[in-house]
Amino acid sequence: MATLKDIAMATGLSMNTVSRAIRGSGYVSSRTAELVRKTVKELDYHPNRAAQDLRRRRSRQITVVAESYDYLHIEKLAAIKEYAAKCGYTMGVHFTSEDYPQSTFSALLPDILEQNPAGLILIASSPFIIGKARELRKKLPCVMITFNGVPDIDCVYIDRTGGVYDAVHYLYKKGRRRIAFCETFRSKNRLLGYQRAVRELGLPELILSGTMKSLPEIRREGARIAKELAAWENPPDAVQTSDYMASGLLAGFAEAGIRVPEDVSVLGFDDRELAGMLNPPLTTLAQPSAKVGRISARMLFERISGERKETEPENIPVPMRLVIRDSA
Amino acid sequence: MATLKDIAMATGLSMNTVSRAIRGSGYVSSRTAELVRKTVKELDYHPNRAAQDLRRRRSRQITVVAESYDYLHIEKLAAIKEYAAKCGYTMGVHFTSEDYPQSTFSALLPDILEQNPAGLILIASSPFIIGKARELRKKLPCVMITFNGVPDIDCVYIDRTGGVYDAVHYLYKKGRRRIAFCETFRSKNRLLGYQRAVRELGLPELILSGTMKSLPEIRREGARIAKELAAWENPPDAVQTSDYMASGLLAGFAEAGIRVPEDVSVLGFDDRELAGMLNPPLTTLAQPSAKVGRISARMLFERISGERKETEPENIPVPMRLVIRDSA
DNA sequence: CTGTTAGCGCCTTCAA
DNA sequence: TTGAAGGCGCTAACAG
Repeated sequence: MATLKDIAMATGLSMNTVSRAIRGSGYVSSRTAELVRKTVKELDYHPNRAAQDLRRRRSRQITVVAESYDYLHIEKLAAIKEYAAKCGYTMGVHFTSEDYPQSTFSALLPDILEQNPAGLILIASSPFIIGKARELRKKLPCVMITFNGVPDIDCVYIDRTGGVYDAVHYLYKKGRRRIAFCETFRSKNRLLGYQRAVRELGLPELILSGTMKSLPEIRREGARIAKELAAWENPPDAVQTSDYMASGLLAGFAEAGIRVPEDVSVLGFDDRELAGMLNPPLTTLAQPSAKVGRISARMLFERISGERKETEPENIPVPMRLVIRDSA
Repeated sequence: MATLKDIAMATGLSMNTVSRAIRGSGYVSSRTAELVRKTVKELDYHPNRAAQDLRRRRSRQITVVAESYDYLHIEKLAAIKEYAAKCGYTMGVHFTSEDYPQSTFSALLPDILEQNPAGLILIASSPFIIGKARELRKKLPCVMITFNGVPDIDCVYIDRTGGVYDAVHYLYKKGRRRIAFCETFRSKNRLLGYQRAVRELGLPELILSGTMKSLPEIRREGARIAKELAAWENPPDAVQTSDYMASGLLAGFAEAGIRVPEDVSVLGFDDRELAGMLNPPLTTLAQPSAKVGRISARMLFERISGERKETEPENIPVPMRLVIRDSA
């Protein structure tokens, strides 16, 4: 690989001048600049980042840690990476297991620190990782993407409560009066939104529960619940729940001969890939993944650039979007 | 951040001795080693990778470029990252657009080169990127994850042809004799497997086509095809196609009152998240994403370590796995 | 506008 | 088993 020195030799200039020319940091005659540009191309020169980072005493890489392998994370990653690239930074990625946050995250930590990244984005909600973030942010800029706001940490989170609140209102406007909520894994925030809405609207609170984690289990449970509902004397005319659970409900309702959305509306949560492919295509609350990624990156770079060096931690909720298809 | 020098000062040893102690590269008394270990902990020392890389003249980072934002890529990424970590390497990620491989990849290239990664894994099948890989591999170890083998490049690809060939045989064993194949976006390899199998088995060749790209379009087309099939005088008793298209078929068959799998089997391709959540849950050919990731990483590190420095490029097909659920 | 000097933090000689 | 010296490729500070 060609180095600055090679360019200097080839052009007869000093390394410093070449360096300035390449970085465009002023004080170079246009003739020199042109000469350097030409030689760089000829020798296929690329600056050595390790040397730059060593000298400048900061790395131009940010690190993202994603908890679990949730498919939706890839959209966040892509958005973060895009923002980082615009700022001249690269992105390193690490994965932790959702089931063992503590051990997997701890194992990663030395690696992350060695990289000496300019900043960290942590996609996680385990108390352990939040605790670690609290320590880490003293050493380097740190932003989290979480389930809820965390007062003393910069974080971005999806306004799940508000999303479900809005969804219930949507169902109400569509004439639904017996709106049920089916709990699933990690649905606490959503439940809050549901409860607030039905109380305000004076509707009955109908809560079903099913908090299993594996996909086949969720689907089976959903089908079971649907059939149970069908047997109620006064069944709900709408159900709000996760996309996964909704796929089970749809299957169960189909089997029980109950029509969706005519007899009962089903309104999902997440807008995973499957939502639009179910039968009928699912109306659902979409996670604004790309937006969350972009916002978290923006926050991080504000910290990195020192623009918001010593200000208080900020918590940014991102609203959800209702994607209307056929099920509600 | 503490540096080697700090540890040297604190212990009264020379930087060199400290360095050797930390790297465990022999020639240190156990007393010294212990002392260094203790001080490292006290000062929370972490080696500076930029300095190490600069000195050692190689980076310990590999770069992965993923074409498009296919959700299944995240499993490959995680597998690659895990393998890399085991080798003491970190992983950087870039994304290209499937629709504009040329411009997006070209834009990335300088960034990638500046990083001076130890190796490159390219998830892509566009001729442009394959061409670029051909040049790049002269400069640094380079492995591709592709749709087909490429003679002069190290690559790993999923044996789609063999997968579909096996699937047709599975359907045959289940007593199906009129097995249709529904073409979709990029299904050429699969078609080959289908044709080979039906010819060998002496079955009629029933090919339907639908090569749209957007999910809603695919689903609609699938539903349309299903209803069209229902009207055939002598309809197929099985269909092999992508998971996405299958979701449409399932919806269409349901509407037409045709039972799956009793009247017609549906056998998917990919085992995307949605497959198990459809109604009925889809029997499908699973992409061995994690395995593909692991194998590509292994190949890359064999090249990086020089273990297989000058040997011929290798092409590794990875077999698919039939996931049997309810639709076939 | 250009060149010289002095490191960034670490590792690889080589000598003790 | 330890230490001293030199330099990886680059850039900041300072002279010209």
